[in-house]
Amino acid sequence: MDDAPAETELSELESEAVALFVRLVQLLGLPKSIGQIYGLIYISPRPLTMDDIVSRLGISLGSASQGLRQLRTLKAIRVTYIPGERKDHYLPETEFRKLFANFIEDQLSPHIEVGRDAIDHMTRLAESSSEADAIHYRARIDKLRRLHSIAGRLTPAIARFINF
Amino acid sequence: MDDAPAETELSELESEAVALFVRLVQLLGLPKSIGQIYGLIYISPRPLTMDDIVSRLGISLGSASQGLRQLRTLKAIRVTYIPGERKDHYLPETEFRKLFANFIEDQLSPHIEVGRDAIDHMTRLAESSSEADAIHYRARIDKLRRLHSIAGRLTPAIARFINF
DNA sequence: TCGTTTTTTCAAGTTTTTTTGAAATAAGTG
DNA sequence: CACTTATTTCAAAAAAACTTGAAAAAACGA
Repeated sequence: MDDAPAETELSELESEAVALFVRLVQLLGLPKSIGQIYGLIYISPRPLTMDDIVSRLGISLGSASQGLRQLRTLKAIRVTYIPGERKDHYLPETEFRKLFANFIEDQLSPHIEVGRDAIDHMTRLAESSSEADAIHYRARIDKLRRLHSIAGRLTPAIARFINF
Repeated sequence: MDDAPAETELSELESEAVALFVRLVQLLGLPKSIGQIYGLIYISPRPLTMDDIVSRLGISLGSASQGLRQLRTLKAIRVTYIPGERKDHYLPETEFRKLFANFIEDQLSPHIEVGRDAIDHMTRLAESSSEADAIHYRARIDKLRRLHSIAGRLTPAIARFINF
């Protein structure tokens, strides 16, 4: 019945919101489309469907579907069911504290884990080397261990800091 | 006089150091070669030349030159002049506190700056909109402003935290 | 200054990441 | 259940990021 493609231009406010989140997610190493989608949902006064996102941002269905999934995984958005509507409607999580906690947990913590194993392995390698350089290696590896320890304590500290 | 290409394999310890820093710089959104180069210089008992880096890591001169430049810009390495040697020799900056302070200053602070302008612009746009949604927009933009303020205070706080 | 060695630059090539679009699947409705 | 609509999947295309190598420039030493 309605077959107009609803290609409404973004308002200036929406454009700014989208651009802001695009920059933010690129800083975090996530794809641009994630920032576009979240930005639009974030600023919107009401829940948006995947269709809204596709038509307003001019991105493909595939991008939208994958982007929405990743945002759900990060718990940056959630679905709300509107009675009598078939499509899923998406709402933003607006508590950035939670968003960053999830991001740290999902994207950072695993790497810190791997780092510990690497440093332990390096320690063993340096111990079994009885060369003249062994002292040097131990000192450098110790510095790494201290850095690692700080990283491990930093992420929870940041989460606390954000808790305004 | 010596024309052997000095293609010494990396020791296991060197490989681990390189791999560790590759992961770290990828987390920070920097190219892999930056991590390789810094990792090798970091673990080395003595200063290395660009040539050492090219031959030991098996990367191109171009990559090495560009990577070394970026590392100098970040103040992650510095040149040491060795009497009677023509080539530049590179030493690592091993104080991670300084490294992160430089990184934040160079790569993060500019973005935070831009964010403030964007939020101010959004505020003006929302104020001039006299629609029913204006209240909603103001609330969302205020949350952004709080996030931005936290980001601005967080980076110096991290620098202090690392100061062990 | 001249010849040699070292470093930088940058266009082209390669690799990696992201996006697309069409087909398949799933989900909601009558 | 059959039909329609919505969503997901994934191979291929496009875009972005990184690396290469050869030529140019700079630096050094005699």
